Amino acid sequence: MPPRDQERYNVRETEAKWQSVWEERQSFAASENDPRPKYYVLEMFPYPSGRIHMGHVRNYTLGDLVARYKRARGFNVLHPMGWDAFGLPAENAAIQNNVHPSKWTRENIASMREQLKSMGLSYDWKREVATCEPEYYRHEQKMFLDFLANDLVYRKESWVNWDPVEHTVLANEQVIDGCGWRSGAPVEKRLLNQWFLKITDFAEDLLKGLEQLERWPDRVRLMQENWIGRSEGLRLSFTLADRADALEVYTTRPDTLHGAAFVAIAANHPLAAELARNNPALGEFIAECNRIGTSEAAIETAEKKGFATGLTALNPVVEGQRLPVYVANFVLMDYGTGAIFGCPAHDQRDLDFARKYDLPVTVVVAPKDVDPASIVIGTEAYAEDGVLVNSGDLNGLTVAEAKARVIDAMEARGIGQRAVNYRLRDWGVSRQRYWGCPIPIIHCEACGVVPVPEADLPVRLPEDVSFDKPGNPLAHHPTWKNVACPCCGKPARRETDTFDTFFESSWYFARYCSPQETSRGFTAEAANHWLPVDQYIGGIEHAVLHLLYSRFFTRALKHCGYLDVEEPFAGLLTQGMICHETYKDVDGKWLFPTDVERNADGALVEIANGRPVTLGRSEKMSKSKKNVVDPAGIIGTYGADTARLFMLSDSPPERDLDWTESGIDGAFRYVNRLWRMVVVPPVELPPVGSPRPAALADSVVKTRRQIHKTIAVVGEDLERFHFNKAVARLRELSNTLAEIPAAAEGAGWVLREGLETLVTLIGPMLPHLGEELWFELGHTDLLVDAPWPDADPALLVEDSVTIAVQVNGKLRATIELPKDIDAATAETLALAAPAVITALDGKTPRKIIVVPNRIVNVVV
RNA sequence: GCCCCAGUGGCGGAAUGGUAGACGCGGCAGACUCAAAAUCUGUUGUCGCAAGGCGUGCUGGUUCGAGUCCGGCCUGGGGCACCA
Repeated sequence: MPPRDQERYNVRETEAKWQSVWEERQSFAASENDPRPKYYVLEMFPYPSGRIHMGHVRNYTLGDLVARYKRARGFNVLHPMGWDAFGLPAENAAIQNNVHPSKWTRENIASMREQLKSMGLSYDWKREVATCEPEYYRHEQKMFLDFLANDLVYRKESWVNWDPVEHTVLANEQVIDGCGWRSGAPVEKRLLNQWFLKITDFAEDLLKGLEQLERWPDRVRLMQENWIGRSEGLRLSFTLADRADALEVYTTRPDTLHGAAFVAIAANHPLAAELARNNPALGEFIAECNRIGTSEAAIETAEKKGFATGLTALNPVVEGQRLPVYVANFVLMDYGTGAIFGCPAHDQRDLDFARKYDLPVTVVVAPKDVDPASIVIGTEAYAEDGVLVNSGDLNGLTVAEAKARVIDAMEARGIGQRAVNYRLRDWGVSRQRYWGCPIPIIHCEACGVVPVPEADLPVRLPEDVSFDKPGNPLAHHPTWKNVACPCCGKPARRETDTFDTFFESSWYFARYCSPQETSRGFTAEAANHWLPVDQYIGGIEHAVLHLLYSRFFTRALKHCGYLDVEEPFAGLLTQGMICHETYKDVDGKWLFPTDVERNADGALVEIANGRPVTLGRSEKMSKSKKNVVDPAGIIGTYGADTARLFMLSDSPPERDLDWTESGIDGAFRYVNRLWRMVVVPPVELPPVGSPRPAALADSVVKTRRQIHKTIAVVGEDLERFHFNKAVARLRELSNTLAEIPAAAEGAGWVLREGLETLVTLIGPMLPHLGEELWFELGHTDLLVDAPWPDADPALLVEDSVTIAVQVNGKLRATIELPKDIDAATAETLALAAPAVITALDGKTPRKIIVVPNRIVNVVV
């Protein structure tokens, strides 16, 4: 055996050793029957793509730090992990590599589980779930049937977003810039029969709930608020000339009714369809409107177009005024009533339309104290606030007053009513895919839509499917889809669509609460005990999608009696992305970081052939740009603790993090430095639990102050997720401990106190090293079971302070004074400082500001 | 177009309106070594030999004092977008 000071920290052995100790002792198993206060920490569960990436490492490092810290602080912590296992990549693998999605997924889960275990994360693995298992998805089939029974689900034929690459429907939330969120292909419109969840029933509640989510980032709350898109206005019936029926429009600007120039309806409006029956030209126009895609480019270039129906509507506030009724391509059927009135002077779209069709432009709102006659509308509408003009008895009112007046008047006349509208649409959950949860419905010629009886759940996915045809293998399956109707027994067919995979992730946090098999996926007692999740951690990309669906789903479950919680996540931390420099070869092709090196001249070249490499800016790690670093390699070389330290130390968690070679080297150096400091301490340590020596030198008392201050400050930093600052404080403490004056009285005892503190505080960040050093320090229990240290309040109080002395706001000197010295003395001593005398240059101070224990500012 | 966020050394980043740049990375110099790696010591915003001056995107203001607060602008990032 080499002497200790020549040994090196054996990362691999040490990390594996403590991982198996924790597992043997079931250190992280959680139980509801525990008197300590509960704390539920959750990281967004991964899609089992096959290997973990750096984003996972960051996410789970953050979660593990919080979980271990709260555990040390005396909480009963629930910290589970599982797999968001349904999804398209499994089907793509099936098509490309002829491997069954279930096999592919389960193998990926197995290898990713091993990778996660190598990180030493404090999960209660007994609660692990995989959403592709019937034991999981059977419960959401039941939930769906309960939603159906509770009127939270409906089926309708509707225009949907169709992804031509993935051959499936996308929810509105999954369409980004008119393209599929995964495939990137321009989305087409198709008319399909789809299942919808009534998320809009909860629009107001979901909006109100945001106010209570104080531990969510404002940014995310704002994004959800915008997505829900509440507006207040008026639903108003226009009488149609020469017809018995009326046309209902929605407006947020009832104040501008006197300036109305036209009425327009959507191409898919029932009235348009009716008129088109006798008007082929209108039919052609409607078809043209439906052809236009929803992509950003299509919308931007699309001109405002209308088709005059020949009908006219009567303006309810202007006697005898008839407004032409158009079918217009910019009116949306699924917002408001699918019909509008246009006031060109005060709405840009209406103005564009009016100019094109030569309709009158009447100003009815003018800036205060401006002569309305002087306002000329050119190509820009006046959408600002102001007072009403040219509007009869509304003249002189503010916009807000006029809105209220018109709404009241229309309500009194019985032709309108105050109305709230939301941009939010119902959640279409049908997907034409195989690898998802089957929708438990049977279609019968005679009985119609029949729910699968509960006794027949789960509806299992058939294993024998083929992927040789495009589209949904379930729809091509010869036998699975054919069943007897549960009502009449006649031949019927199964629903072959599966749920959107966001269905699974909308309730998994509740499933973790009851690992044992239950009839409903979890018991109300367990869910009510653990939920809401106290701290949820994941990527900002789910700000709307997953986080909004889960909030809705939890409310829907509550409505159906599953639990008593409304908000699933009380605290949310959205982590930033991991970025890396990008490299291109001479042909402009992307290169992996592992293919690039610096040559002797410091120039970037390809390792294989020495050709020059172009350095691009640092961007989010992505396979397409090849700027990825495999965590497995990093953990294998440096160990999990080093990877974790790097994730925590350089940037605040919500900000993007630049992965650098030197950063990981720096973390590795610190891990080894800590190890050496404990194994070969600069001063000999007394045994564990030695009493404090009667006398301590002043120099080490100062060290003790820093030790206890570090306890206090690191605790605060961790509570606020200022992890990078916590790391900095710990490094400062290790710097001080490394320089402890060896000869000082009590140095050994204070060094032990310092090292034990350091190891305890760093344990949640570097759990393996922490455990190893705890053992090296002579402890026989485990660090994971050690409590968080308490700072001695007496040592937090400084007896002297450094005071900055300014002359006219500029720093001239610092003086060391006893704490809480009186202002007059501080002033006198400040004025006596040589640098202050020089700066004053004989002038008499006009004013002296003394901020106790901080600053003296002399003004001349 | 609308809404939101952010601009601090060579770099990541610190700073309840009170000493700008903690901590780390990188750089430079040195020790140890035949040499290198590792490790350790010193140094490192900028101009200046120094005293000292200048410095938190730009610009104006509030204040004894502004990176921090207020107004206007510039740049970058994000969200929403024919939503009546």
